[in-house]
Order: sequence, then C-alpha cells, then structure tokens
Amino acid sequence: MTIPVTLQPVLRRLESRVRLDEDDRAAIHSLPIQNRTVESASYMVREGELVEYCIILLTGFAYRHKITGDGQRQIMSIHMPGEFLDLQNSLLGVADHNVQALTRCEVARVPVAALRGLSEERPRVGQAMWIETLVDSAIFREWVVNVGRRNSISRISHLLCEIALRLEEAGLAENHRYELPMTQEQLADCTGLTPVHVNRVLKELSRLRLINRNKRSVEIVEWDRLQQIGDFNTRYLHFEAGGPVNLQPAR
Amino acid sequence: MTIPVTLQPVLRRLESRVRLDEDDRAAIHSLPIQNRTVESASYMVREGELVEYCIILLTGFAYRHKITGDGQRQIMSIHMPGEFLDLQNSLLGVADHNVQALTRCEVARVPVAALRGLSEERPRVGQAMWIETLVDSAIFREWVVNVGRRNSISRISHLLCEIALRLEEAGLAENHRYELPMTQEQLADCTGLTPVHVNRVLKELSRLRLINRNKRSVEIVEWDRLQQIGDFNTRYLHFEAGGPVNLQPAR
DNA sequence: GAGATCATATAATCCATGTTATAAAATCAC
DNA sequence: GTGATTTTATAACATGGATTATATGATCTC
Repeated sequence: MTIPVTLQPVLRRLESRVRLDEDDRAAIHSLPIQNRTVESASYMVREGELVEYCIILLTGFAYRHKITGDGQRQIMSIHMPGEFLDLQNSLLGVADHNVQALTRCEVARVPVAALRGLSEERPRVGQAMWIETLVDSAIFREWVVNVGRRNSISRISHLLCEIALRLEEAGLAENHRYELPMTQEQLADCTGLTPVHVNRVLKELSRLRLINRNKRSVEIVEWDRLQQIGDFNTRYLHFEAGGPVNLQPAR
Repeated sequence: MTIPVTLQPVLRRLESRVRLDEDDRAAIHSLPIQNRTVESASYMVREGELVEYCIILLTGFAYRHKITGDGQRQIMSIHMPGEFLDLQNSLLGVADHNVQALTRCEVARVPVAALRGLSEERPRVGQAMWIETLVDSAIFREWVVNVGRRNSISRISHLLCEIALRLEEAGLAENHRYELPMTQEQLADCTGLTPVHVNRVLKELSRLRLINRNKRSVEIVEWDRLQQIGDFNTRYLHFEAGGPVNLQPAR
C-alpha cells in the first residue's frame, strides 16, 4: 500500500522563485505521473542510460554520483524532497551520471516528453524548471571550489552548512538541527576525502563544540564559527533569485 | 577600430543540438547586442554583482572562477568562441562567481531582458539556450569528479583531453593540436593543484611522449593513452544530445 | 536474540602533493 | 633594445590526508 504523496513540495519549490498562475499550477498537477516507492540504495538512473522519465523526489533523500575508471566514487549532489533529480535528462537524453536513493524514497516519474510539452505550453513553468537546473549548476560550481581548494575541515563544515540551510529553506529542518541520512563513507565521497579522515574531522568538530552528533543527527551549535571555518556564503544557493518577481519585465 | 564580428558562432553552437527555423535565426540576429573588445585578464562579471547583461564570447578565451576566503582561486570552466559566459545570470540575477578574460576577447553584450523575451517568444531558442546551460552543468559535474577523485596526472590529462575535443567540436582545432592560452598557474587553479606540481606533471607527460609542448602550444601525441590516463570519456560533453532531433515529439 | 553485516573509531605508517627558495627564460612596457 | 615583470623550471624539505589494520558498536535478518 502506497502512502499518498502529492506534487505539492515541487510546486512550493518552483513558486519560491517564479510567480505562477492557476493555469500553470493546473498544468503541473495534470502531469501524467507515476508514483513509486524506491528502496534505500537502489539506482533510479544509471550513467549511459537513455532516459525516458524524469524523477521528482517527494519524500526521502537521494544523491547523484559517478564512478571513476579505478572504482572510486564521487558524489556530486545531495537531494531532498521537492527536488527534481535529473531534470537535465529531459533535454540531454543520455544520463552522464548515476542517481541513487540515500533512504527509502517516494518519487514521481514523469515522461520526458510531458516535461518538454509542459515547458513549451507554459513558458513560465519552463523558466521555473530552467531556474531549478541553474541552481543545481550553481551548487556544482561551489562543490568544485570545495573539493578543489578547501582543506578537509572546511570541506566538511561547508557541506554541513549547505545541507542545514537547504533543509531549512524547504521547511524540513530548523535551528540548524537535522537528521543527516549519510554514512561517513558517503560524506567522504561528497568531499573527495577518505572515510577515515572524515571520521577524524567530525571528531575534531565535536571536540571544538561546533557541532553535536548523535547517531545520524547533527546539530550545528556554533553556526557562525562553522560557517566561517567552512568559508560558507549562501549566495550560491540563490534563495532569492531576485524573489518571485524576477520574471517581471526588466525595470 | 573594432574587428567585425557576428553571432554566427553562437548560432552554429545552438543549432548543433536543436533544429531552429528561419524565424528563430532571425530573432537571434535581431538581439540588441553591443560589441566590445575586452583586454586579457579583465573582469567581465564579478561575484555579487547584479547582472544586467549576458556575455557571448565571439573570439578569444575566458574563464569563470571563485576566490575562497583565504585568497585561493578555483577556476570552474574555460570558455571558447561561440559560448555564453553567464547565461545563468539572465535568470538568477546576482552573479555567484567571476568571469574573466584569458586572452583579449571580442564579446557581444545582450541585455538580460532581451534574452528572457527571446526565450518566451521563441521557445525552441529558449530550449537551445537551456541546453547550453545543461551542458555547462554536465561539465561542472565532471570537474567535481576530476578534482575530487583523480590524482594529479589524471587531472591534467583529463583537462587537456576536454579542451582538445571541445575545440575540435567547435571547429577551432584539429589533430589534437591547439594553442592553450593558459599559464601553469591557471592550469593549477583548474585542477586544484599548485603551479609547481602542474609543472612536474607536464614535464612527466612530455617525458612519457604523450604530449608535445612548445610555449603555449599543445599536441596530444598519444591520444588513446592520455584519454586512458585521464579517465576521460566524452559522454559528459553531450556532443549529440540525441542530435538535433532531440526536440521532436517522443517516438 | 544470535549471527552476520555494516558503520564508526582510532592508531601507526606512508606518500602524493604542498611549500619555500632560487634561477633562468620569456614576455611586456616604454 | 633595455629593464621590469611574469612565467617556467627545478631542487630540498614538509605535511595533510591516504593507507592499512584492528576493534568495537549498530543495525539488519530470520
């Protein structure tokens, strides 16, 4: 028996950056979606695959990653409810990376043709979806900086700050406290480190009383300090994108 | 006196992935552009700036980068003629990174409002532009992998392969031979290494007779070997995107 | 609730890459 | 062309994070 889930969280997200009207909302709600439950660790998209459906994450967490020729893994993003997991595939055709469930997830599958149609018929919705992919892109850029130029303690701090704020923005956490459904090995694969070293860094962040950890729950105790150590600045998350007015005619 | 330049290279690029009609082309050619010459090393966009114009690179090379809190630089992409440098700014508003000239460049500046209008009036062009940003995004993902999980010799090899193929695809180089207008320091900032170590790696690649260097010119002598060492696979460059048919109704 | 499996913890050792320094070569500015 | 500046080259030494190993604690399976 499936838990009832809706596209509500997606709508919330799209409308946070673009003003939509009733017809736009109706068009989204009438997308021919299939709901699915996906078990933890199962693959939703595999690199090299010709993609026929895009996936919207309704509940749970997922991540995108690639495996290098010598078998190492690099995670390139973490996803939370309300996010598209692979909107780029609606226009690129062949997946260039894997998408995997971090926890058990409820997802909606939407045929790529329906998404292309939606973006042509409702240009405002098309732009909202485009913006989602642009924000993804901004996050990838920041991750290039994170793994390219920050030391281990900064990398982990930065990641913890990013996840906290994205969860809070989505209404899924508050007070810099959240459940992080990731193993230390997965944190290592996000930050280009080894699991052993992630363990050392987490221990150090706890010792400094910047965070409290208890199993998978994280509380950022000293937000300002952690943000500083992680060289974290929210700009790249584009929470505003000029606010929902950004698609009005230029002033 | 300005060299005469046209939007032709942009059109070529957009049409490589999406079929455009005469009206689409006309709309692009009637964009209200301003041509500018930009000196080497000058900034075209600065992080934090509210962006009013998007920039199309017509001749020359440019790059995007961020500076970390402690003054280190990470380059996140290299751009060549025909590419948009900051199309994402047309919808995101505030720049989250810098765009700087690598050589003297001829560019076209297009008001962001004109680009938004274009994408609403000519949805096909809008999708073509969207695809450009999606390919950028795919390249950022690969760069996360490159700096996160590959060793120094792989990182440099991967970068040399990527630039070779992108230049060839754009008709700007052939036979895996090209002028790379970057210092070793800039290569270091692309790959998350130090300039000293980049020098060591380049020396090693030459010693192994995989590449020939002479000043800034690069010739990849053993393409297959370099590709293998760099763990390089063209998939992420999406040269096809399903070919220009990818926007036909789903089969 | 007993094993099996997976995740965390932690120590000892190693090494790929960073750091610092110096000099030569190339390029730039006038 | 000349001096100033930038870039490349290279050596000696340092280190942050990797590697390997082992133990313990959690969590899953039936």
